[in-house]
Amino acid sequence: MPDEHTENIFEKELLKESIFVDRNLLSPHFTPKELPFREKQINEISSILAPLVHKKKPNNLFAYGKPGAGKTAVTTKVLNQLLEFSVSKNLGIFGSYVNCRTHNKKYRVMLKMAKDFYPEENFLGFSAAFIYEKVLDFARRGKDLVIVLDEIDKVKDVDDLVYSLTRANDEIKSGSITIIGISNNLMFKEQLDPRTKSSLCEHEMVFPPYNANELKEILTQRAQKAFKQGVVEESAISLASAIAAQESGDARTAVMLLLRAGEVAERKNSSKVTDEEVKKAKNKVEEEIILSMISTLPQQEQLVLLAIASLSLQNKGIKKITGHIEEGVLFSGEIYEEYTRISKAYKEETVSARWYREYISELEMYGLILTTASGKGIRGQTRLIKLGFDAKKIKDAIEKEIIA
DNA sequence: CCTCCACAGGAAGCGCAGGAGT
DNA sequence: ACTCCTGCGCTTCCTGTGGAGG
Repeated sequence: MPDEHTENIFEKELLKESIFVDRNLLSPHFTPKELPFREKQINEISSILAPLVHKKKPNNLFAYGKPGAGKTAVTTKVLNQLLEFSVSKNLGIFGSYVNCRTHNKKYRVMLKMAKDFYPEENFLGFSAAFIYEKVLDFARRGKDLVIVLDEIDKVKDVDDLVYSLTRANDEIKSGSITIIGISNNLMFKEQLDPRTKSSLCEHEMVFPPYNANELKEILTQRAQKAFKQGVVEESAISLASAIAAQESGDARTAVMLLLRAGEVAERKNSSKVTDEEVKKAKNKVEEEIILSMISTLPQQEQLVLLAIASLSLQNKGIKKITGHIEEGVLFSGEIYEEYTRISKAYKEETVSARWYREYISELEMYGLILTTASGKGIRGQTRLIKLGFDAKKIKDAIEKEIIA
């Protein structure tokens, strides 16, 4: 027997050859230098911001498009180039990138801006008005500020925020503040106050989703750098881009698919990423999405979903409808009963049947369940409800979520 | 045919948290 | 600090609907 106890069990891990060169290139947070098929958008944003070079105030910009269409990547790239240029020519242009998912109130946005413009100072606990003045002061010294508000639809008091920022331009003489708003939500613009809308949307831009060919090109470029040579089969890339294009044209999930496929291959010590790994990865990614959807659901809706899942697992879904047998179909009423039973078991409150129906509609909108109106074979009028995904996975996920 | 069933989904209103106004 | 107001989540009540069953 070799002297096993002198060899650390992690030694093997080091020796194991990875199929990755740099997996960080596939991380969702990584922004590539090259942004293929977005030249038009890059040019458009830079020409909007161009007046700054001549000390003129540019139009505000509102950019929208589905997730993973390159909105953030393009804007930050242009902004960074602008800031670099400003430093080299001493133009006094400053930028602040604010992700409104985390900075979801006017105060927080202002705080983030203040921190960016005064990196040395700490503003924690100062009043909103003070911070606002501080930011304005910065601009008063003849500085031109560009504020990128990513996921701007997440800000609770957008109207107020945009109004304050645009009005600042009237108060200050030499400097300026330009807003770039980014949103996934196509309807967002319509819920704005008309004045906010007109000032924010001085210029509008749409980011179209990528098609399968474009995604293929993007994935090929990334795979070349992230994986070792010859690891990823071309057909695997084609498949991944086809899947992503069909679902949303989202570059981020396409890249995620590739990363997961690589991880699948690595785990089973395969040196190749083929169609098979991509298919497995697709399942994994789907699971992750389900899981994250479930975790954001209100607790009562989780309980309703749990009721549906556990009834499905008990094979209560097998129904005889006008002779033939239907599988996995549940009646609205029996689910409500099961839901109240489960809720009591967990010592939770239960909502009324009416509100439960609202939950059902919501779960359907999320695609977690499928419903059809009852027809012949069933007395009365009810909804036939089916689970959209694997019952056991959903049940496990929710039970974990509720205990936590 | 009428009645009952088993729901769907609209309307009104209630209690509460949190923001605006003073 | 205080009221006032408003939006939200929800309940209660109600009317509507389409097939089953007598």
